[in-house]
Amino acid sequence: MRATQFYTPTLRQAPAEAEIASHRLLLRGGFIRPLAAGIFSFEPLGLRVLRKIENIIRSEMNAAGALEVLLPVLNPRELWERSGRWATFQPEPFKLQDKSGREFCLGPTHEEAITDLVARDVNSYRQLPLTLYQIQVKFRDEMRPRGGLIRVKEFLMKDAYSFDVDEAGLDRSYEAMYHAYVRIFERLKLPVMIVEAEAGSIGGHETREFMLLCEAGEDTVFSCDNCDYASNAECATSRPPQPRADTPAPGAPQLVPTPGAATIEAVSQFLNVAPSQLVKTLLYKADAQFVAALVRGDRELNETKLQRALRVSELRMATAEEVQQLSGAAVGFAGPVGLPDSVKVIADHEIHAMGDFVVGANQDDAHLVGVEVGRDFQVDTWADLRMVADGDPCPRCATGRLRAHRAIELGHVFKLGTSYAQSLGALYLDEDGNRHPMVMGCYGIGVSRCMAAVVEQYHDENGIIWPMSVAPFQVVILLLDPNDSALAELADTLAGQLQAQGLEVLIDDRDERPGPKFKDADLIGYPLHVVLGKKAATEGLVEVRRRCDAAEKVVPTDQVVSTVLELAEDAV
RNA sequence: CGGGGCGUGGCGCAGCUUGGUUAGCGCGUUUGACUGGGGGUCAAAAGGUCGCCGGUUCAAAUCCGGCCGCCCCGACCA
Repeated sequence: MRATQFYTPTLRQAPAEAEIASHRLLLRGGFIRPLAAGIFSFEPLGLRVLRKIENIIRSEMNAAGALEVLLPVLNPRELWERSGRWATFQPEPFKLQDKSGREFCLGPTHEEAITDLVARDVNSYRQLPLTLYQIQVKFRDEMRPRGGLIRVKEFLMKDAYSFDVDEAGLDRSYEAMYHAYVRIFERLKLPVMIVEAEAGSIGGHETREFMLLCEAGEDTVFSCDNCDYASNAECATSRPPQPRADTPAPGAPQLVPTPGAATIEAVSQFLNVAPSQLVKTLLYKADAQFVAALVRGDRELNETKLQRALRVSELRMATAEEVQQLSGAAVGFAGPVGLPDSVKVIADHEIHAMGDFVVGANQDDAHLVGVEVGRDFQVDTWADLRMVADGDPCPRCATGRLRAHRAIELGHVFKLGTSYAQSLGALYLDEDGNRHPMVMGCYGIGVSRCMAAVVEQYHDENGIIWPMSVAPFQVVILLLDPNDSALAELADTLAGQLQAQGLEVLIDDRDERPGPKFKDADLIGYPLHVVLGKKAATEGLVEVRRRCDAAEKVVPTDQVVSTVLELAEDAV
């Protein structure tokens, strides 16, 4: 391919809107262009990369025995009503009507469509297991798109769904997908961390996320510095401290005035005690009941954990009026001592290790000091309720500490169970003629997001450094003087020889001076650069350079191909 | 949706505080010439309803109000 017949609209300066590296460099390099907030076009270069990523994913899916399908973007409302997600899916899907008023949504995910497809044609255990996948655009009305391709309203996703007769079958399908994912990210050269994750609302279990540690990411993960424990912050746990061995001395808490001090920080300052000596009391409405959730003052409550611990389906914070009613005080002064019996008290394990602490007094502008669990109030349930913090002890090994990292979520594997199969009628008959719902798993990879992730992982101040496996072209031939017809001919010859070796080659034959050609080659990030300049014309010497580490060799023309192959060996 | 920032030729910006000629600069683009190893030089040229609507004023890029768009920070997810 010749640059004069291709299209590489690079930008000398990055558009002001781009902040993170991948966004900036993908724009500058002419890979993507914005159409609106969170909506991007892919230029020829960008599409080539996207297709490379797709094909890696496709080949590993196929190798794992999955079959490719293509489901409609347009999903009828009735289908989503059957799964119960028409009204509840978050963020709310894009919804539209045809001219006769039938309602549709633009598929934000395809459990409904795939389950319906399978339900129509699969009836027997003999047809299972079955894993289907597609690589297709998804639409999500994100509250806020951000970071170029990191979070967008329209994106390319690989989504796979497995159907099995039982849990054991699901385990096998899940394993196959899991290992395919490991290979996919190896081939994409993305060193992912596989972390435990929250299963989500639809009765799933056993879920792992494939995360790239990266400051531009939106997630926080915790990993142990000693063992292999790793978890998304949303469900990370830490080893609870030993409960206190001694029993508190007899006595009673003291009421102290704390006018206007309605936050942990304010109380801590006012009483001159550390936030870790306070206990935060948070009132929630859990289904029909009110609960008081207790965490140490310097900790953050994890609502998902609270919901799980309580085994309720609906959980929300109590309103200011409800707080007033239950505690007899304004928000900020609730405490576990003297709450109505109807309010269940659930406390984080850490409270067990505390003594002589401070809580709200359940009256305006006052707190209790010198409070003791067991003596002054009772806890109904002990549970892990708090967000893990950097430096917490590992829940799995004896000595490790948990470390927080920012990360981009690239893939998610997930055992779904039978909920969709049941609601959408994906049933099969077993050997004995009994009808059962299929047991499902689902497996997603953000394809366009992976493209951004690769750039985040592989770039320098000059531009992108594409791994060989996803580069738009693996080799660029820089024809420094396009008017030198002998060199132009040499470029064609070399390109042909390199292509015969299975490499994709772009000849930069634009009528530009050398400067812009070098700059663009670095910016666009071709892994290997072949430079045809004065030395080639006069001495027959060609420079071959590797983008990732600037390794460089000057060789006679007949050794160019072997040198390129040699340098390619150790390219990213 | 809450908070913050921005909106001026394709890109990056200045001008706005203190209203007043023909709205500037760098880059890019076009044409010609030279040049040809890290964004080159010279010459000529094209390209702008200053985001939109309204208001104040003799006069608005500039002041006021509303709206729209884009980016960043928070609640969701691949």
